[in-house]
Amino acid sequence: MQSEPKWRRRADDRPDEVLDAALVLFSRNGFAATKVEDIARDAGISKGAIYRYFDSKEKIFESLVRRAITPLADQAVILAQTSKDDAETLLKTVLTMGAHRLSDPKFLALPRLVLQEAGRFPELAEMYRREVLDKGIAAFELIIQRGIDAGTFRPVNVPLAVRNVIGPVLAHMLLGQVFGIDEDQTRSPQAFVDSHLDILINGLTHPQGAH
Amino acid sequence: MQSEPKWRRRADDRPDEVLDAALVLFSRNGFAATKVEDIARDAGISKGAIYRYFDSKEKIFESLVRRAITPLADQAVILAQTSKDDAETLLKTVLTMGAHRLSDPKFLALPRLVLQEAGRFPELAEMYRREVLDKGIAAFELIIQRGIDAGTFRPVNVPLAVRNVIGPVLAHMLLGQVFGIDEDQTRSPQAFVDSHLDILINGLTHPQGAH
Amino acid sequence: MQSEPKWRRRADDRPDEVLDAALVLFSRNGFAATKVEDIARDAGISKGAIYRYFDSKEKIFESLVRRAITPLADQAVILAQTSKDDAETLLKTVLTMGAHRLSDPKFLALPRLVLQEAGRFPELAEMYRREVLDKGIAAFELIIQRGIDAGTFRPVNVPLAVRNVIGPVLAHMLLGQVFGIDEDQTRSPQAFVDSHLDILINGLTHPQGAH
Amino acid sequence: MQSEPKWRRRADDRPDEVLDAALVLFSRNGFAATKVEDIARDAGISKGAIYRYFDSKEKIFESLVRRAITPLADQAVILAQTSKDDAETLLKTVLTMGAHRLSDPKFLALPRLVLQEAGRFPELAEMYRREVLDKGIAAFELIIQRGIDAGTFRPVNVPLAVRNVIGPVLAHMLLGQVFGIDEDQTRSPQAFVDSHLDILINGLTHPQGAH
DNA sequence: CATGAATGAGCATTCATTCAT
DNA sequence: GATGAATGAATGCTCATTCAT
Repeated sequence: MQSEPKWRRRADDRPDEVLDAALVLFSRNGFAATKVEDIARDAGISKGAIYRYFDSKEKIFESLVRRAITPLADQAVILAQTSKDDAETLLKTVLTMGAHRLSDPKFLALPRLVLQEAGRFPELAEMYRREVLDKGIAAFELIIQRGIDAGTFRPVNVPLAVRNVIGPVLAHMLLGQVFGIDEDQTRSPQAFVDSHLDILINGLTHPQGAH
Repeated sequence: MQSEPKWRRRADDRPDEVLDAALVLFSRNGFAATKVEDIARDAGISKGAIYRYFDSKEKIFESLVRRAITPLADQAVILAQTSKDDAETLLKTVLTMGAHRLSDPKFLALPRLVLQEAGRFPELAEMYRREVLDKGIAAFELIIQRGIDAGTFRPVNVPLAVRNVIGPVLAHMLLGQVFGIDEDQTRSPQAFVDSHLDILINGLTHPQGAH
Repeated sequence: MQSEPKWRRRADDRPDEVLDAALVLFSRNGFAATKVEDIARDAGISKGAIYRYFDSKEKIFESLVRRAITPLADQAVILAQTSKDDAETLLKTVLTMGAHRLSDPKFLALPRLVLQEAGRFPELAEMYRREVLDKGIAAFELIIQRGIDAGTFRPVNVPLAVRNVIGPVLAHMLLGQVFGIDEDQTRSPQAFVDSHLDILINGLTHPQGAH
Repeated sequence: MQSEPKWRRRADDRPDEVLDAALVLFSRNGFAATKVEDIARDAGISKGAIYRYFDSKEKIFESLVRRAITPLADQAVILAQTSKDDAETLLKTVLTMGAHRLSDPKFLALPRLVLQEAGRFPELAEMYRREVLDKGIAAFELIIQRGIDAGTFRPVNVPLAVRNVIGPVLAHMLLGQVFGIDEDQTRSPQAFVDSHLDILINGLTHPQGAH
């Protein structure tokens, strides 16, 4: 009659499992309303074990943000690689990729969390802005500028135009994932991306010359 | 002979000062991290007095959301009233108004708060969606549809096009007020609204016929 | 059927009651092994109420030491007043007073506690040394020096002689109150003081000239 | 066929390194504030290994006291051996030896520790008193009694006179090692012992016959 | 009615002890 | 045997809520 061992040593993947559990709970309930014990339970370990890997609940949050930032350096690389394409194609590529990613709740969770807790963790919000938003915005500005330089795009105010590029994606995800509006659309974002790009590129109105 | 009071003052229509203080603190620190005592202090009354008007901290939050909903029903009315204008003008009017309002942090605070605490108060988020978002979205859909019917707008997918209308405003406010990006722009939103409308109406590219 | 009130407002004397309870528990069990909840129970209030009066357990300890220090400024005054007497009489007066005081476990408790926790609270030990020990030692040095100057005492090393004055008292109290040796003697210290003074003044041996 | 081990290694005579480390930490920080993990680190073994030698943290403390008691039985023996000397010489020998020992912080540590934790471990304090203090006191009483019998010492109250013998040593060590008063004196105790013996033997005052 | 002292359930964190490796 | 990851009871402290004043 073999009794189950009470626990198993798994030092290496523990921290990531803790962060995964924490991300879900933090973004569902907020930082303050999430109990360390719940994170532990969801991560499959005991309350005390959490503190082998993280000094405090705040450090868990911090690690969460740091973990999310690191791989995003890739974004810039991808952009650089695809830079041979014209601006319109680039925009399509990047937005499609972005929308698909964000349609995965796991990917959207962290930005939402940072947004939620920005007031309580200003340094982390600042770090996120610096490492993620600024870089992302710069990339979009580059694309738009390139389109203008190539004569494809009109000479719009580039920083403000960025809002027209990312804003609709943001709105789509927020409406879908937070408020459950047109939730089915959110899960397969192709139709949205197509619509967004069409309006963004061509505008709502008929071209003047088409009359 | 003491007669029973016929009605009790409803919490909702009592001390707006409490709700004002709560809104500031909740949206800065989150619901859980805000102490009733702090709300009381900021509202200029004692901790105990809070409980004369609100049964619990949660009820304060609830009242906050309810208070915000009522006046917003007006939006739809205003829109209906101004419906003599053509779609493009309407859009301009509404977006200008909306952007100016949202550039006041006090107006943005509640939507942000609802967003923050949506996970913890699903019924309130649901109510907010129903009473505010759905109505707002419906209004925008109406405008866009009217533009299409009038032949001014191309026959876009109306619900998805709404994202292109409100998304940039959302992005502009979020970047400015949460992350401090181009904060000065956020405070005088006219340039942004002009840029947004231009791109939204005309698209990023030169009209085909302009060649 | 009058039900007992759950609690009673007594803001003013609470802090002292907490300190009294804490002193007993700290000196019996040590600082670390004493639970705030136990202090609260012994003080007749709830755990949470402690924190209305003291910011932390450490602050309770600190207040305890401070409270003990303040009234000891009297010592110096008393000494100054009685300074008309000759050294031997002064010594008798002071030692009798001191021994009687220290024979009350309540008075001995704090010095014992400071001694116990000196390692963990070096600043407090330092403060106690500065405010209590240094002053006490200085007073005894003054008395001895006066005796020497008057020709009554032999020209001994004054700082070292202080050990002979206070050491026996210390030993007597420690043996009695901590280890329970000759406990009955400890409670009525007159016999000890007489013996101590006799040996201190006259020495163990017969005077040389008495042969 | 596994034979039962005839005996288990008794915790007491096992790893002195653990006890050495524990003594340092216990007497610096107190029993409760000392972590088993720290003892292990200072002893150069792992946390788990501690429990091979000691059943619990309390047992470590107990072993510490027991270890200190055994060799001290010698004291009495040494005294018996040197008993040919007269009382004054004996006193000088013993006090010099004692003061030199106690001036080593390692020797003073255990008595201080027992003093500190007497409240929490009454049986151990009692044991220490019985095995160490009572024997030491008895030895001093014997010496004093011998001096009286020989006519060298005056017929003082012997048990109380013991306080005059050991108290100054106690005070000297406490002031020096706990409160850092005249710390340099503490490290080379000869001057103190000379002073102490002089005052103890001859008293503070001039002999009557010297007039 | 208003106040704020008092309550006590609740939560983050620690650490003696156990036990898989 | 030795190690140190894992456990979970214990404890300091907080704060929503109550209620004597």
